[in-house]
Amino acid sequence: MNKALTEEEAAALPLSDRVFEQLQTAIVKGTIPAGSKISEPELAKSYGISRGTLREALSRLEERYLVVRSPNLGARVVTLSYEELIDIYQVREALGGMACGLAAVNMSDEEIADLGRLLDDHEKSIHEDEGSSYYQQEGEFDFHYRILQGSRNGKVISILDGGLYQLMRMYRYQFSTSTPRPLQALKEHRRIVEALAERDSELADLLMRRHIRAARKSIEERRQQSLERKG
Amino acid sequence: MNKALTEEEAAALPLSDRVFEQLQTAIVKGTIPAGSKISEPELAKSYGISRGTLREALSRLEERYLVVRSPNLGARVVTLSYEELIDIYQVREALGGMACGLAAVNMSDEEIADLGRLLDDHEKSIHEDEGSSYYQQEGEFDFHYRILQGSRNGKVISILDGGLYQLMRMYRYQFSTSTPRPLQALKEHRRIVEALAERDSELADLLMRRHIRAARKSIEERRQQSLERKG
DNA sequence: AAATGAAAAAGTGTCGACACTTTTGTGTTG
DNA sequence: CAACACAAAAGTGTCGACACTTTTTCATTT
Repeated sequence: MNKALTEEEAAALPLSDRVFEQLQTAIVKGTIPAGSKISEPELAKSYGISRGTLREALSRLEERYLVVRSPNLGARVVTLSYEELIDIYQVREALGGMACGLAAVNMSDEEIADLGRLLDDHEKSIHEDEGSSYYQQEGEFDFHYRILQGSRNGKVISILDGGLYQLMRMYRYQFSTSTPRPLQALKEHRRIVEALAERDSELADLLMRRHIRAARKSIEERRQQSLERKG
Repeated sequence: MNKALTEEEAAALPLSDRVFEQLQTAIVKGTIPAGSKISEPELAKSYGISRGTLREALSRLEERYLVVRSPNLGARVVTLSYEELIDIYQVREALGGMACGLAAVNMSDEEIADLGRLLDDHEKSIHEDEGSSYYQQEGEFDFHYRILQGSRNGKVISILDGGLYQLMRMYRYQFSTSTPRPLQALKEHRRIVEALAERDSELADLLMRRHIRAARKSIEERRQQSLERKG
């Protein structure tokens, strides 16, 4: 979740930056569907800007892995295949573990206590939903986002928060996936926070990696089941 | 090292793509020095293109972490601080280990044997240099590049090859760093290749992470020494 | 000499037009 | 009816001009 800008800050941004954010959101939420061809004249008209400005935004989206451009053929919103999603989970596992290990060293006591309180809130909302799902989108990212910031490593923050999280959100919107094992996931989160509080960097790393791998396995199993249902 | 294009392929690319590559190279090699202000009119003139085209390239370079842009103030080439370099090495350690673990599964026998031959070549070149340095720039990346490709994970390839490697090369050009422990590094490489050949994913992951961490420690030590020399 | 304010110059962001490429539609032929 | 060729339409890449913002220069005041 990128840092939310105030309305003032947003208004001071160049048009191309604003359109970049709007496009990113529209792509992630599927308003501009995955795989669709982007028509510059049409899109520029609907945003009320010139094509040159739009192209700047598209250039940046290309580097964020959200669009693919081919010379003379224009831009297309990426389709995130299952294989690519697995690739991303593998990256996320490696970086998430590392970030968590660093957070065990770098997060303040107050930040870690706050994280525990966040999990209390999450537990409440699970019970209100009668245990059928864990988080709202932002909720889940909130836990991971907090730890990511706690790593104090600007580069891993840029990579995850600047690109990969958007791709994963896009997949979520596309396939309406939510966490299927809420109480187990919450328990794993709590153990991660314990490791952070104990400043056990290696254990925090391991637990986070295991947690993300479990999410990946769950996706793999669900895909296997749906293949069998079709075969 | 990005895949080299043939001259035909390069000529078929849009101007903005070509300028993007040229700019990236100029920034990495320090032709456009780190920290310097980019003058769009001047640069566009020297490349013989319009400012609009240049801005598209700059938009992409912004997302590659090579320039920083501020509204109404223009773009500036990043300065890579020591702290940021350490951040990058931490990311590289996590991703490099993971890529190597995947390569142990996914690389063909032929690819792995080829990698061993590559190390033979590297050993020869060390002896020709009388043990004073390990590789040419591309040489070092060649080993890591090979393993990265062998991971078959498109996302980690994009992240490392598309961005972080350029930043690290930039730092190398800036500070003329080369590997200070060539024979030890070569030995570590050989052990990594052994783990690949044995298809031992976990060991390959561990050895690669250790190898990259050793490089980071070496940098940290050298910085410590130079601080003491100054203090 | 230093500080201040205004004007000029330079730079940034955006626009719409033009040249080139690709796609679509139409007419002709087999 | 299908295949092919050509023209028209639409889209892509790039350009230079204009509006706005920042920096530099110059003149005036303290």
